Amino acid sequence: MTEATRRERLRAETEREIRQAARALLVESGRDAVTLRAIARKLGITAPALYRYYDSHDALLRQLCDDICADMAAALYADLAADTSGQVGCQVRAVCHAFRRWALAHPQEFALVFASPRDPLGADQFGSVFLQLAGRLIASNLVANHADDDVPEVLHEDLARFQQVLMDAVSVHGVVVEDSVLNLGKIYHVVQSWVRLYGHVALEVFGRFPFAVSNPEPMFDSMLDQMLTDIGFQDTQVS
Amino acid sequence: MTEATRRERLRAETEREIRQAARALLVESGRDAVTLRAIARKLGITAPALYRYYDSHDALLRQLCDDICADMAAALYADLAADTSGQVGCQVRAVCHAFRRWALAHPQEFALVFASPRDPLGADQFGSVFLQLAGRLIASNLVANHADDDVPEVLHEDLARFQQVLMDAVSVHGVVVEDSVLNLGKIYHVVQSWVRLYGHVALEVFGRFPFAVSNPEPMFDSMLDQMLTDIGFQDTQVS
DNA sequence: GAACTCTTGTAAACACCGTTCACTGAAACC
DNA sequence: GGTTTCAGTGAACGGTGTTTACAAGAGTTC
Repeated sequence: MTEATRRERLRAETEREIRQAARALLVESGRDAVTLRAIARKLGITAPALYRYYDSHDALLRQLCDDICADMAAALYADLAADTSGQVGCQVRAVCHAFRRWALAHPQEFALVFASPRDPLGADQFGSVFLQLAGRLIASNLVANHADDDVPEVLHEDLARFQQVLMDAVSVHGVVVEDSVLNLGKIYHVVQSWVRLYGHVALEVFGRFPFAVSNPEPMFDSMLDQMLTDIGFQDTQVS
Repeated sequence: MTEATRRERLRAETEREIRQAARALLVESGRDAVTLRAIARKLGITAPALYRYYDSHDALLRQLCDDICADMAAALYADLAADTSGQVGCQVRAVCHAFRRWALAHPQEFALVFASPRDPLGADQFGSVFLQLAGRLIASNLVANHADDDVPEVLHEDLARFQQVLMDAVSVHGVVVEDSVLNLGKIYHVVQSWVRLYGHVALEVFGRFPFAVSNPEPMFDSMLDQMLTDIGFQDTQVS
């Protein structure tokens, strides 16, 4: 079964521990606490040894970002799977709620991944959940048709590229969609929904609403309702 | 005129230089480059001397945040003043565009102020521009009436508090508004607009749109149009 | 003007950081 | 068994925030 040599197994194990330690430090004490020496201390080794696994502190942080994205995606998928209604509308709600819940539970991770002026992170990393679900939602044809005329011409090229990404994401799961179903108007509204979802969650995580919100959840629900209405979603049908 | 002693003047001057140096470092090389020793080096003094002005590195960063907020507010006001149309709709557009422009031109500052899991920053700091303009917009009665029934009951208390903040912000400038004009439905929509504005700008600054946007400005304009329409604003009249 | 205090700066030190380099010892390979 | 590969060490360099003791000038008081 295990074709890996003893050395390879040890190396993999150590690398796993490094990631785990880095993650724990981030969660416990914030980004600035993710230090090579602190990580090494947790493993009972010395800092230079980490250079056998990562080229630099920065590379390790990038790996950390990827791990976070993967974990978040897993969490979202789990919450999506927990929804047994079979209704796409409920699924969208479930994933949006899961995203908010994850962000509030992991503010440091959220800040690192979603609010750092860094290199654009691999699209397939964090986006896959949203992409797939957004694609599925659109393909379900439960969303009201939005004419392509509504979206400015300048955006057509970008949106068309995103359209391709969406279709690929959906087709990976065996669903084939036609261009006409996944038209630019719909895609534009998906992007607008992402703006609102991200905006609300980020404002909440960073406490940047213009006033103290004592009970943010109903506000989020209310925003979600409005968002789904605006996107033209009819949540009476079953996918 | 100057009641300050010579020593007080010198101290104020040094403090000004400290802030200026810190700001320059942030802009040039990011948050991590804002170092006590680097600041001191710029002033030609030693790092411990800075402790005569700030209790810690963290306190200095907080001061930096305040400075940034003040500068941003000034920039927004300037762009607001540059709009001579006299139409509230144009003013709102001008301020939103100014916010986006400022954020894109100052990504490091934006990240520090708007996307750090820190203490909630003084509301009067950054919000004043938006508050005042939002209040002015609402008070102008150009916004369609939104029934209070639309907003969930749980939010009423928070929104009522924000209502008071808004009315105070407006009344500072001599404008008196009645509760009925500034009803909760309208206020709720103002908050929703902030969610979208912030969401779009932050996503753009951090490059977190789900696809590469080659020309983001028309997308922003499009979002702004939709936002103003949703808020029920009629942009034909003059305030 | 002398004596005194208050303020602003320095230099040295401490513990921590990322990173490099020469080196060790054990595992893996032939 | 000899050789190579490689994870890990220890020392070092220059950087960081922060504390401490100390110097020197400005302002005040007698």
